[in-house]
Order: sequence, then structure tokens, then C-alpha cells
Amino acid sequence: MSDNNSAQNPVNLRLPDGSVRTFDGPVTGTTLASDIGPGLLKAALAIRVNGDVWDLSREIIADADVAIITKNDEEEALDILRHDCAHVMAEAVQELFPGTQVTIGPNIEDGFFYDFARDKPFTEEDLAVIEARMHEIVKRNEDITREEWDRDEAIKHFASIGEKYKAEIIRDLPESDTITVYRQGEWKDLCRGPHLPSTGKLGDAFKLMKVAGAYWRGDSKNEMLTRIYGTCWRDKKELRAYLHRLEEAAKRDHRKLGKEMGLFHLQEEAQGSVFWHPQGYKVWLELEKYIRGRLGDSGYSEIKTPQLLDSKLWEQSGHWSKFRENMFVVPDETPNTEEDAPVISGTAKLMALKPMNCPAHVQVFKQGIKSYRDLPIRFAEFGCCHRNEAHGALHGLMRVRQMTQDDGHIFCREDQVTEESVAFCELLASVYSDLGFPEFKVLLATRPDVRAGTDEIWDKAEAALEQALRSRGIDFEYAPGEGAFYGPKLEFHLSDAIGRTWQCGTLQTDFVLPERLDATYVGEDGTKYRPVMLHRAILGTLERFLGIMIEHYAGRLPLWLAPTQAVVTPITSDADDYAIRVHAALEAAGMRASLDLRNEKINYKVREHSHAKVPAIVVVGQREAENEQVSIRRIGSKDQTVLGLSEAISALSKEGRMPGA
RNA sequence: GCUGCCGUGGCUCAGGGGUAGAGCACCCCCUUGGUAAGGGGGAGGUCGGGAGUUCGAAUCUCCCCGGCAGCACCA
Repeated sequence: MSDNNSAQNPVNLRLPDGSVRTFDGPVTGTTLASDIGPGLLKAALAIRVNGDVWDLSREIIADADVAIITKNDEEEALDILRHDCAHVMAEAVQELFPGTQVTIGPNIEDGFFYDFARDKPFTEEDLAVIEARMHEIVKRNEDITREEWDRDEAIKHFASIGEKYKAEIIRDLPESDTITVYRQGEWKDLCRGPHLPSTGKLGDAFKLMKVAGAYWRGDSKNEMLTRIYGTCWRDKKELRAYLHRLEEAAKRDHRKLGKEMGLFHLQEEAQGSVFWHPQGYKVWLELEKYIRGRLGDSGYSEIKTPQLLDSKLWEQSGHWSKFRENMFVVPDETPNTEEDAPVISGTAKLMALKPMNCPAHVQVFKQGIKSYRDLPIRFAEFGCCHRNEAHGALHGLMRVRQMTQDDGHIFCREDQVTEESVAFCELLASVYSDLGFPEFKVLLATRPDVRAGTDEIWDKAEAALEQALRSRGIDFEYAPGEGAFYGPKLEFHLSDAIGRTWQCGTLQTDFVLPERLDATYVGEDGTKYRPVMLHRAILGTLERFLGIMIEHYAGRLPLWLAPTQAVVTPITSDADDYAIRVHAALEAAGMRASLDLRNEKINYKVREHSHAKVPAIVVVGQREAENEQVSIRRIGSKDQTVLGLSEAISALSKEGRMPGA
């Protein structure tokens, strides 16, 4: 191709429709757009050049495949708009609050943020002021231009204006990188780009959302910066839709629903541990019963292991040195009962609440002598674990300090790993589908830099997991280096009703713990071998999974899980006797039914039970009583169905049956 | 743990230097009403905890605790 420096060479640009436009020399996206038409020029945001997104003002000096990017190109448009929005925000901040240093301001899902260094953090009130100034900057329609700078000049420039973070960023950029600075009116920022041609193109579909602290370079050892989050869309309608989505998500918040539905509560005397109420615990028990049944059918034996274990065991397992800071330690002594004396001597032998069940499961495995014929041995436990999570990490049911895992460990021979993994994947997919999560994503987390075991073992382990996925036709992605130090793992991320994903299931291979805790079995040749240990969970923890379920179903749990499946209530007290009969019949059919005989209007009672998210409101009046019928109103519906009593009961109890039961 | 905001009856929230308010829920009475709030009356809190400023603090200051949003963490 032609010499880049030869400005006289013609430049041929091929458009997405295949047509080619030829220019005498270097040409900008703006020129191309205006050449095609004034409408496109007006709509143009950026240009795609051989697959890369460029500024419209950047000269294209050689033949290329190009496409003008407009708001119709959703993904690219949002990227550019959000990134520009971050810059406009930074300009507004520096105009309003001189002396504030800028650091980084990337796009994120649904918006952007920018981290600033400032003595005094921003407050929510500042946001309105900054946002108003942003709108002004958009109105000013400042030109945005790209400049390539010499690296040292750039460092010197940013250092001289007191932007030490920017200078540090440039210093750390690879030597091969071109340093680009974008000028936006009077304001300049180091940036890779691309950007809009001018601030006017940003429009007004943005909003600053919240302020927060964030560590410089994401490291808690560094100073904390003040971060402003914003959202930005292609038009007002999209912005409104997004804000509406946030409101809808907030309505599903399991902490709010948990309170409204009387499922559980948390209080400061037991931070991070849940008080389950009668209604909530009914859901818990149903879910536990379901999982117990599935595990039993899949060849697991349920066990129960101690809560408190000697620190010696944790030393052996390796947790004592690595994870002690997250463990609750308990001295094994009689507390001092004298007043004014320390309760604890400080010299006692230490025990710890288990943060996980694996070492205890190995102890059970080690009882007696195991033959290769015994393998695989599959232990399951609804293991109650404690982890001393940082206070700031606690969040409703989603992140707790006392959790119950649907834990399980499979002890098997190396040649059984694939087979066991396949079986686990099948079980997990079936459980997720039963629970209303047919879609999930799988990640294969491979060997980290710091790891135990030889490369040969890792090769085998990774291959075994991969083979299991492939043989079931399960799509997956790699998460390189994300494996545990003791072995590779599969992570199962399910998608909920509003598109969020949650990592719940996991399958981890482990060659280290059987070694450390000296688990063995006798092989065919009569000598001892190490079993492979597979750690696995489907729900992860019951607490968190119930939180996810509550949000997924917005509190309207499927009939089989709902704490109260049906409430029977009469229109007037004339039908009380019949209502009592209906209620008794539902309970006799094994349903969790309640009876509401209060002297309240039917409107009132329907409203209240709807708020309580009872799946079926069974209303009976004179008419129903005379005809041996019931009127059923299902949650979410404004209509009701009148059915014969026995017909209604068999339909409800059939629907209310646990999956697979 | 870090930064910011918040902490008022069971719940949701208003108030804001002179010794607490509303709605819902609760209790009582009236109402017997056909599918999302019928009416009246009553009881209930000393304002997260502690210290300070003040004649006087729920209201101002400081410390602690907790909650929320992020960050960091998540074996």
C-alpha cells in the first residue's frame, strides 16, 4: 500500500453497503459524513475504521473499511456518550471546584464514573450543581479535539498543573503507547478516546446518581478518592426507562420484601446472622427438603459435623495460616467469673467455628479403611458455617456471617472425576430449572500463578472438568488464573428475572486437602492412594439463595415454596362455617392454608393478602357455600375462578407439589 | 476495614434548642360488605448509645454502635 506520508495519494473508503468513496488525500470522518449527506453529518458520533472506533476529526490516511457511527449503533454510541459524559462531568467539576484532581473515568454498565482527588469529598448536594454545569457545557457545544503528545511533555504538563495522578498514569503507560490528550474547550484530559466531535452531541439524557469513596488504583492501601457515578443514555426515554428499572429492582429488594412478608429479620446483636421467622423458615424447610431429596436420589449420604473444631485441625488443613482473619476463634476454657478480671485468660487452647465443612468431611472419610471399591463416596451436609466478614461487606441475606451451605464432597479416584463432574452438572442444571432458573452461565477457572500440585496434575484436572462440560454440551467460558490454589473449578452463574447474574453453584477439584489431612484408600494393588476430593454446592448458601429467590420472584414464590399457599376467607360471617370446612379440607390435602374470619370487608382482606403475596386467595360467600364451590383469586391476577371444592383442592395441591415429588 | 449519607412509636416517614407528630399496623365499638383500604374511639415513643455545650437538647459538638450506597474483601 501507499506511503503514509504521501498526502497526495488517493484514499479509498469502503462503506458498509460495499460502495467505495475516493478522496484525493487524507480525509476525516466529518468530511466523509458530510460528503454522504447533511443528515448523516448531523447524526454522526464517531467513525469505525477497520474495526476500531475513531474520532470524526481524526484523519484517515490510507484505504480502509469504514462506517459512520450514529445513535442507531447502540453499543458503540452508548460507549462514546458515556465516556464523553464522564469527561464533561470532569470539566464541570474542575470548573466548579478548582484544585480538584482528576484520575480515571471509565464506562461501566449503564453509565460511567469518575474518580477525583479532593480534600473534601463531594456531597449529594454537589451533584445537582455539577449536573447543571454539565448541561451548560453541553450547551456551549465545545469542540473536542485529539492531540498526540510527547510522553515527557505530557508528564511535565500534568505534573505542572498539579495533576499528579494523571502524570503517574502516563508514567506507567507502556512505552509503545501513543499519548493522546483531548482538548474540550479550554479543558484538557489524558485519554485514549475516542470522543464526540463536540460536547453538544452529548444531549441531555444523563444523570448523576451517587457519590462514593474508592481507593486509588483499587488498592485499599492507597488513599481514598471521591467517586461520582452517573448514568447516560441515547435519549430521555431510555434514561427514564433505566430509572424506572432501578425503581422496579428496588421493589424486589429481599430486605424490604422479607420485612413486609414477615420472613426474617436481622438485628445488631447478631450482625450478619439471620433470625428466621415462622413464615420464612417454612420456605427454608421446603427448599432444604427439596435439595435433600435430590441429593439422596443422586447417591449422596447426608452427614452432620461439628461446629467447633480444634485449631490443630485448621492448622493441618492450612486454613489457620491463610484464612484465620476470617474465622471466629473460641478459647476452650471456663470463662473467669470474677468481676473486674478479664473473662478470658489468653492462654487457653483455641478452637474455631468452622468457616467451611471440608476438613470435617475428610475426618468422616478417614474413619475406617476405604477400598477403591467404596469410591466414589459422596457426603452432603447442610453445613452451618461462620465467617468473620468485614462489616462493610454484610448485605441482607446475600452476604452473611453465619451461613448454611448445601455442601457436599465427593471422594473419588482420578479416573472418576469426569464422570462425577458430569453427574454434578446434570443435577445442578435440573435443580436450577426446577427452581425457576433455566438459564445459567459456566466459567472454568484455571490454574492460578500461586498453586499447589504439579503441572501434570493440573493438566489432568482441568481436562477432566472441561471434558465433563463438553460431554454435556454445556457452553462455558474460561476464567484464566481464577482457580483455587488447590485445584481448578467450575463456577455456575444463574440469571434472574431482571437479568442480573449470581454465582451460586461451584464444583472444585482438590488434590491438596486429601494430602494435608492424609486421606487414603486402598487400591486394587493393595497399596494406598490419595483420593481426589471434589467440593461442590448447588445453591451455595441457603440464606443467599433464598434472597435471590425472593428477588427473582419479587416475593411471589411458586406455590410449592410459598409459606402460606392459600388463605380462606368468607365474604360475610354467614359463610364462616363453610370457610372453616374449606380450610380444613385444604390442610387435609397437605396444603399450608390459613383462615381469615375477621369481620372486614372482602376488599380489605383481598388487599392485605395480596400484599402478603399469598398465591391463592380462596373467597367463599353464600353462593359458594350453597354450591360446594370456592372462588379463587391468584396473586397477580384481578380475576377469580369459581371451581367445585374438591376440584379446586386437587388442582391446588397438585400445583403445590414439590418438583419431582 | 475505608469514604459519604442516615438512625424519631411495630412499619413508612414529618419535625427540629423550650420537655414529641402523621399515615398504616395494634386494641375497643359500630358496620355483614362479592374481590386492593367503611366509620368512630383508644393505647403506644423521650427521638441508636455515651459525653459535652446550654437556664434548657430529640434538635448543636465530639466519641461509639448500627443501617444504607460504593470501595476493599468474598477460601
